[in-house]
Amino acid sequence: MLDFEDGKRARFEIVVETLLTHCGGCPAHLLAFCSDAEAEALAGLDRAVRQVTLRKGQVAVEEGAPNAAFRTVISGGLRLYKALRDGRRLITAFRFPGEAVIGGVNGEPAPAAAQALAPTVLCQLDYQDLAPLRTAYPQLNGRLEALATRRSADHQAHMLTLGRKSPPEKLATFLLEMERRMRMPFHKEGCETRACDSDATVQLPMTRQDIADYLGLETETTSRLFSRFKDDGMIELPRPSLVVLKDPKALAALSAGCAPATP
Amino acid sequence: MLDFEDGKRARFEIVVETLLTHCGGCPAHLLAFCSDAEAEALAGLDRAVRQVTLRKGQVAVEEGAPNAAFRTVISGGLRLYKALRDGRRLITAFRFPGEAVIGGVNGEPAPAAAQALAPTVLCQLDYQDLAPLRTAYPQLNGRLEALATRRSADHQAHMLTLGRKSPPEKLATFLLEMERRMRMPFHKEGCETRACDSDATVQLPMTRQDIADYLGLETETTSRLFSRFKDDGMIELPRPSLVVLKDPKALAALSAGCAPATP
DNA sequence: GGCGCGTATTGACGCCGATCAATCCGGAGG
DNA sequence: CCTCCGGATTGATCGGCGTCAATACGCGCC
Repeated sequence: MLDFEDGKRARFEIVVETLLTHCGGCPAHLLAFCSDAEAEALAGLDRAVRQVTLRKGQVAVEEGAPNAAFRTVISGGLRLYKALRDGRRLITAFRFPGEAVIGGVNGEPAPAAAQALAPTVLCQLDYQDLAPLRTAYPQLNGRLEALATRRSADHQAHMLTLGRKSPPEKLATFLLEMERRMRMPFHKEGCETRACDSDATVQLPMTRQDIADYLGLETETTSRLFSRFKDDGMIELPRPSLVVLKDPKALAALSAGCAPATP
Repeated sequence: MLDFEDGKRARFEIVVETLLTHCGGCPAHLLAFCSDAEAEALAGLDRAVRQVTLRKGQVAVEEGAPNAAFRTVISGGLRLYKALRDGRRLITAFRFPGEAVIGGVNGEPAPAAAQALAPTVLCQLDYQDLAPLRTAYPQLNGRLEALATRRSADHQAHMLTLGRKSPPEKLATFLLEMERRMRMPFHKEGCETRACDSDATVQLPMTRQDIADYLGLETETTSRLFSRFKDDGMIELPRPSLVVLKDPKALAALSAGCAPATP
């Protein structure tokens, strides 16, 4: 089995997920870190996997559709969302390069739609094609189970945010989450802003509307919160899509729910 | 593999989960539905599994604790919850007989605490003891992955409720969810109220505070909504813990977000 | 039967975020 | 350079839910 010296979960997750996206020419390949036996299994994956290119706004998976494929983001990004009859939308998660989109095993309907935030490339592998590899390389099973279990844990964390955090706490949680995820290896490339890392700089590839739909807020509220955080000196906003975290401590305190939410 | 004629997800879920709780004398055994090979695997489980009895309010798993066991509710019920530093609580899910509590594979911390709603019996199986069975009976892997994936889907559905539904819509969603789950085979026993099933009757084994913490509301709001639903003729409340769904259609319309929320 | 405690319900009030509406900004295209 | 347009920001207003408070209920226990 693989052995990771540090317990860093983010690192672990991306390694696990990219192991499943090993296909020639994919940037994901760069991070592949596997034993010989795993390399064999992955060679098998190579033959079944196919790349899909999406335009900005294009929907790769529709909510409720029979979704037989395991997908991994190679470049770009996805919003996963569910909608109500009247159009209200909740983004259940964002997916960035190296992260996988699961759901729809055993022919079940996709729990959420997947739409490209920007021009995006996916690696796509039908569960059907994955089945023989499972028996040949049983390690895959554990990986997939661990991935699904981690998703479940992540969703529970976000449920806490949605159900019990105040709007400022929600935004603080979101910013810290984005900072953590954007520190991933994949996102370094082409992101020149992270050179001198005294302050954490986060590039947001989604709109205010997306952030609002992710946090259970309205666009205006989200925008006002950005402004308030800026006035309070917790962040800087060179551009709407570029956030500099000036006071991560304060954000963390807010996120954890132990600050009185400075009015 | 197993073959289910109807696509009914609830039925499928309970079969999958109870397959993993097959231990002599468990009510779960009644539903066990397995091939010979699976029976063998389950015989292996019998030797590793142990029963745990919880008093009302007792905590079986603490949030963030290293959680090495796979657990299934035999009788009673659980609330799974996460808390903020200042005591705010969100119940991420309830678990009733036949349902499994996952999380904490690979020694990861438990994503949520698990507490008994009432006197409860669990079947508990260390992931460590499960590992050899995985290799011996690879079908287990698929089951566990499907279970985790289903959890992820359920959580996403609840995220939509938490983030984008109005309080009345939340309660309607909750009542329908409980009605659906309480129709499960396990819950029939000892539930005499379901005899003449013209109206769906739901026994709620949790407090108003629990329901509020599940839906991201306050106790008072929840109570007021019960009263309003009663006044509107959508439900009857013989006792606070007993709900008769008089107008499931209206509740379903509310839940789906296509009703103007009768004021 | 009556007491006591935990839970549920109902009432009154104020605040904060949703809503409606009006700019503002920046990049693309002519 | 100007226009155009989608996204972002800011402002004004309103109503629903959170909050505090009081009361009712129901069950166990004595």
